[in-house]
Amino acid sequence: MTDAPSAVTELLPDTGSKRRQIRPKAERRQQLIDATIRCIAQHGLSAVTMQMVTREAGLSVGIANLHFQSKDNLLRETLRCVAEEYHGGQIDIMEGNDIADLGDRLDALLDFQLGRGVTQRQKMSVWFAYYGEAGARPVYQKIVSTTDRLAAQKLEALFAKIIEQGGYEDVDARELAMGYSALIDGLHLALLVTPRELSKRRARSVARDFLHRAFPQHIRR
Amino acid sequence: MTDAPSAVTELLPDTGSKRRQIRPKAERRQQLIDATIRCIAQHGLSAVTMQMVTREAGLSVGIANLHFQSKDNLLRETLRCVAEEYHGGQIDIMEGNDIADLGDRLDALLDFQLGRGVTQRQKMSVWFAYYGEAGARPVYQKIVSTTDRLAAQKLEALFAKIIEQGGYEDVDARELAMGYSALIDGLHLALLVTPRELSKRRARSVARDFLHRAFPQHIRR
DNA sequence: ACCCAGAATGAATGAATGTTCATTCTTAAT
DNA sequence: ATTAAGAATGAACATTCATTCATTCTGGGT
Repeated sequence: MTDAPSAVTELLPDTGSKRRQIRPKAERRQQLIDATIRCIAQHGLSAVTMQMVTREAGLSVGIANLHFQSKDNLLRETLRCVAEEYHGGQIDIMEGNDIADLGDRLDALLDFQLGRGVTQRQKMSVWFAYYGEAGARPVYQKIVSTTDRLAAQKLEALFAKIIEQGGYEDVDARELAMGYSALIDGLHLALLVTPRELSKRRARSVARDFLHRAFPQHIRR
Repeated sequence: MTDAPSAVTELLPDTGSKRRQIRPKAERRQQLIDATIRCIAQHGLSAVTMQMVTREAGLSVGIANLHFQSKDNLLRETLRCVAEEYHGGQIDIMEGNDIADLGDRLDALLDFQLGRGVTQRQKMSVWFAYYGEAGARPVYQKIVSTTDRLAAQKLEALFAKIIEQGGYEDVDARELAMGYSALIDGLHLALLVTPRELSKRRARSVARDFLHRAFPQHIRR
């Protein structure tokens, strides 16, 4: 088909391009992780096979074990990737000082947590697929809880500052942070399982309501 | 019924009792479902095998297909069982009129949702194992959302009554009910994945706080 | 133009799993 | 005591899957 050994051969995954491509290790790893995410979202974690993933990535079966040693390892790294993306995004917003006003920063956080990037079915599917197995797999628990703890601390700190600034009484930063985190997780779950009952718009409204009750001066209805 | 010469043979699952027992169909089904729940909690949904389940139940491999036709069907029925237990328990509390005071009834609901029965690791593991697959399996979505919707309606109705009784302003029953449900789900998730960070006691406290903010006259701190 | 380190391939392998069914055993009715 | 209905068993089967590795191919260095 393509006569020259030129660059553009992989725009579409499997359009009969039989030419073998050699790419740096990091790129192949990411390519496989992305394919894994799509497969989990589409077929469920328990139905994912190596053949499925490598076909989705447009590569041969052997390559997954070349870069990840085992299926277990590929799944672990995929979880780590998604977890870091989610928690990293939150932390960037919370500790980044580019937003001075605390209320605005909280708003930005909410937009991220319930915005386009995170609430894609793909991402949420992966997220909860792993939660589902976490009870039986300490490795998953560890990956999630490690990143989770840091984000929780940042959130608590942000809440504490807001409480101080607003002079709010009878509000415990830690407990409120736990509640808010749980609320966001629960909303993600509802968006995934019963999307008919809960639109993204309404999910945002529910979360804002929670924050408004706690910090009426910072978050307006 | 219990007059047989060999009475006690199944107190312990597999203590060398080789005597074959014939039991009614319903009992065997429940026995297999219970074993499935334990297996999912211990090994994760994706690692559950028929051999594992039947061994856990102290029965032979063939029997699962005799009563459930297929593994798929057994897993479906197991989900249905757990879902009905959870939602049924909630609905009993919400529509039962044995608790007159609305605040007390809400309290009872919270106790059930975060109490011993529901927050067993076993039950929560099963719950989220299925959520994890729900994105890819419409059957699971349907089972959960069917029972879920009814409970959501009852909760909304209860909230509406409380709002009316307390004369609370600026509170939307439906939105609040969604928020509360999501909060409870999120707390279950946290109890499952990061039990070190969140005790059951504190989880209850977080949920009470949410209700207290919304209905200060009905739920005291 | 040539070479070769190592990236990529995919047929082959062996282990694991869901399902079947011929056979064995239990029980209730006769 | 006898029998028949059907509950229970588990070895056998066919399939699927993760992993391996001998082989092929690529692209940068010379």
